[in-house]
Amino acid sequence: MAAYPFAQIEQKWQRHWDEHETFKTPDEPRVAEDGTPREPYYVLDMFPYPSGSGLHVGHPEGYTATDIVARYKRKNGFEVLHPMGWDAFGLPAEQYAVKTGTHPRETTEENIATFKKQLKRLGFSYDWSRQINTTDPDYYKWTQWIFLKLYERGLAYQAEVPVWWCEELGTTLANEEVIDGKSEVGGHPCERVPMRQWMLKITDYAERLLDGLDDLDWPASTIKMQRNWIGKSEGAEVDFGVVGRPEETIRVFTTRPDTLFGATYMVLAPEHPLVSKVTTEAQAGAVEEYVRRAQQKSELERTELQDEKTGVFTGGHARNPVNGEKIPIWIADYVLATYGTGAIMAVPAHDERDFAFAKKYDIAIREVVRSPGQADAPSPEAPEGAYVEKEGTLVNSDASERAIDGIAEQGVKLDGLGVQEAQEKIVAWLDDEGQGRPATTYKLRDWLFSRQRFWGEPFPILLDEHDAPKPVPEEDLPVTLPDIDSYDAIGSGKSPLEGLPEWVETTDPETGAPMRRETNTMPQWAGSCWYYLRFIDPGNDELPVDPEKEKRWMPVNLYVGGSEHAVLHLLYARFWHKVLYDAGVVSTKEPFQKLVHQGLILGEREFTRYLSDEDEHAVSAEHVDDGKDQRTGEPVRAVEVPREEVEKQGDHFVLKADPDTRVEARAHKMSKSRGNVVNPDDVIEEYGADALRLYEMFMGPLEQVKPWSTDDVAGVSRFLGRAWRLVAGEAEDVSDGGRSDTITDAEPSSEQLRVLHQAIESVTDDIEELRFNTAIAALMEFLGEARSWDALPKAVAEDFVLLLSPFAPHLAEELWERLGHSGSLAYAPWPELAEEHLQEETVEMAVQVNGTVRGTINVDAAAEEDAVLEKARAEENVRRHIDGKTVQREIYVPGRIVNFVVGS
RNA sequence: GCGAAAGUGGCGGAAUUGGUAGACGCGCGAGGUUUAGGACCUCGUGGGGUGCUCCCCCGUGCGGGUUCGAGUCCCGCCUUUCGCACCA
Repeated sequence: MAAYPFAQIEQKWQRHWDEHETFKTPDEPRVAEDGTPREPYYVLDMFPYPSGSGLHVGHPEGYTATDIVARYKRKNGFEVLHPMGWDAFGLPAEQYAVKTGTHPRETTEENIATFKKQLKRLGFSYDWSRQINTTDPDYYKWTQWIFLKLYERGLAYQAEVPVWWCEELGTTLANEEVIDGKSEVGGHPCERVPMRQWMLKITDYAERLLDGLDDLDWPASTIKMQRNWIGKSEGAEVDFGVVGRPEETIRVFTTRPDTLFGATYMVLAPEHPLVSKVTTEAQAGAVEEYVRRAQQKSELERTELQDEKTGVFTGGHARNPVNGEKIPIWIADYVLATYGTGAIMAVPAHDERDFAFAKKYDIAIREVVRSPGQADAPSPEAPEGAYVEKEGTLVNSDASERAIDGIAEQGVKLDGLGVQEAQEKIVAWLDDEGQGRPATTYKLRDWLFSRQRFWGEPFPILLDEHDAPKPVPEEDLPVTLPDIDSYDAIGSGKSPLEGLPEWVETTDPETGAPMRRETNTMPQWAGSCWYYLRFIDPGNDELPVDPEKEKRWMPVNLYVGGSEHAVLHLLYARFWHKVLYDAGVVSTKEPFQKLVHQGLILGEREFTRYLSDEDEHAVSAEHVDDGKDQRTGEPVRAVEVPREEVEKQGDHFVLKADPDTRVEARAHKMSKSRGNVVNPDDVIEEYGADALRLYEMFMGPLEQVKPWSTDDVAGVSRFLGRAWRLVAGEAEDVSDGGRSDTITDAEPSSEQLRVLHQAIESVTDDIEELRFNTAIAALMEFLGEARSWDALPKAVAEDFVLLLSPFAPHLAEELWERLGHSGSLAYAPWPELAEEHLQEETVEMAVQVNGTVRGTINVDAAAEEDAVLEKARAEENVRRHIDGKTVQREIYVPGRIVNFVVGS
């Protein structure tokens, strides 16, 4: 028999909520019980991609957290907006289409139906009338509209960009979707080929995206990751002339302009446009070969060769603007074409990479910064390494004596200056001479915003025969995807849409001239960049969102989602939001005020022993790394061991049968291949949705990575069963409406009030801080006490049910009804804490002697210090420890502790 | 390599500003109840001690330090997890 009739209860109340539209959020806030309008509170989950495999237990973690907050806020008089939708464009549906011929729309609809059914079983208080779907033309009409805004503002442009092309997927991929030269999805090999692409100028917003981070209530680590991603770096640009080619200039970016005198060579990225111009005939062969090989390497392969820097001399030379020195120009792939200017001045004495390179190719190393305190030492003949600290004194940096031929009228001297002063002086000098200027660069690059896919938003763009773009007029939106039945076009190296001439070929609505539709589509990020706005006003066919409503609800008060979106989604959405702000569409500069990442839920803990592949001999776990015995390099095989066969020995687990063999004990990420995936449907079947919700919150802190344990679900299930019996008594069926006969109309005792109000205090504080695990512990403690009472005053039971309701809403509704209420408790006010009930008449205090607890005493809460100390001294065990010794000091912390410090 | 977070019983985890370490739950043990139970109820449960209504010692990754008192603060290590990867 189940602990309580959860299946009936959950079904009953889910139906009730649906029928009564309990969680439908009106556009105008309602008036609270006290007559004031409810204050808006917007609590949002990152909406899911409805994958074919359905919900996994990770989804309800964040969703339960937001649901608790939503339900709690409603009870506290807020008008809560708590919506859900589908981020439904995406590669898997398209790949499935290629394989089976099923239209992605069909797959997507089915998956959404599954997801929705699964989510509804969990009893989340979403306003389903606001459900949105990014693949719905009524939705993506506005995604296209926003793209037009970007285009109008000059933030969308076309470029020939070398992009990752994946033959297997028949599509291009963004840098971040390619790992190790292979696609993130599926692990197919990829290569870089140039293609016409749409780019968004997110770099124009770099500074504002950086500034905006200051006022957000976000995890520090996420803010830091965004800062690093934007990667602001301040320094200077310096122009170097090319010897023998007065018309050319090589511009470099450096954060260390003070070391300009130490530049003994230059390096261009292999892709740099000047490479061919500076290369001499003698070096042409070697240079071409190097460039060719660099192109084949992925960025990761380049970075893998960390300590083996390679390069080739071009034969050309540049002229250092500060002293006219002729320095060789090399190319090397450790210089990235995409960062700074794609060229560097190499200062081997003060940069580790340049140092390693100079050593390898025997290029001069000139020290120009001396570490503090070493100012007078001679320059070492053969320095050991680069001195990279940004403090010290400049040396060997004097060109004041001469005007530099064709470059400068007046030389400059940095000797004797500190790094900071030297930087200021040299930049000012370069600026005066027209040879350089202060500059700031960002790591952030423009956003590659087009994909060669079918299943994405079409661009509202027409192209003439020269590929010159013309926006589709606003009134003609949406540009819908064509109905197709063949995917043969995929894999041809073009977008699938390319193969549909009846869709592609169109005319200019103004002039009637023949035009082609843009056949690229938008990336999956597009729809998720603004969905939080659409929830506010999902049916609006005039605008993406009504300005009045937007003002009422924005910004999102609480946004919960995985930390895997710490950079990309959250940065892209912030970027669009700022553009929409500039366009007057939204009133806030930032979309998400408070952000929380839920931690990953791992599979059950597993014990693994290792056997040698060769002869099956046991290999102790500490020797195994990377699937090999690290002592011999022999491959090993992992074998799962049942819990009963292992025991703990010191810090690690060993086989009971062979205590010398250590066993690996850890939880792994849930994955199909590992077979450790827990399906929420199964858990609901066995324990109910309330138990699943409660367990996911009870596992530990929301933000933390936690291993799943099905045994532990039984614990929270028992708790719910006890709560059921406390109020419903021995009722076994939902239809009997029974109530425990221990519930009375009596006035609560002061003890009962104290226990209740302790729970009110803890649960309230903990929900406010999103500490749901300890909130549940407090509810359990209350229940433990309440069950020992002979009679339970109805008023106390009611407050307990209200406290329980955000966590286990179905059970709480049922108990609420049995306590004599009709209708939902969703808007019943949250129990109010009355401090006076918390006061205890006596308090227990620990008494220490020299910091070690020797006894406890019960004293009157209002007792004076003297009385407490006297009682403490009188405590038998304490007296034993202080007798015959001098008490040197008495520490008294009211209500907490007494400590006697005695001599020996 | 760089950066961030975290190391507490057999396990998940508690512990406001430094103030009785191990709340709450799982597991385990004992007992009760029941035709039976993977149900329910009660009690116990960090380790050790010739101690078992008492008391003592040890104990929050390791080594130091500050303090009457440290899981908590400081210094130095170790380990794990998660990010980032030649950013000039």
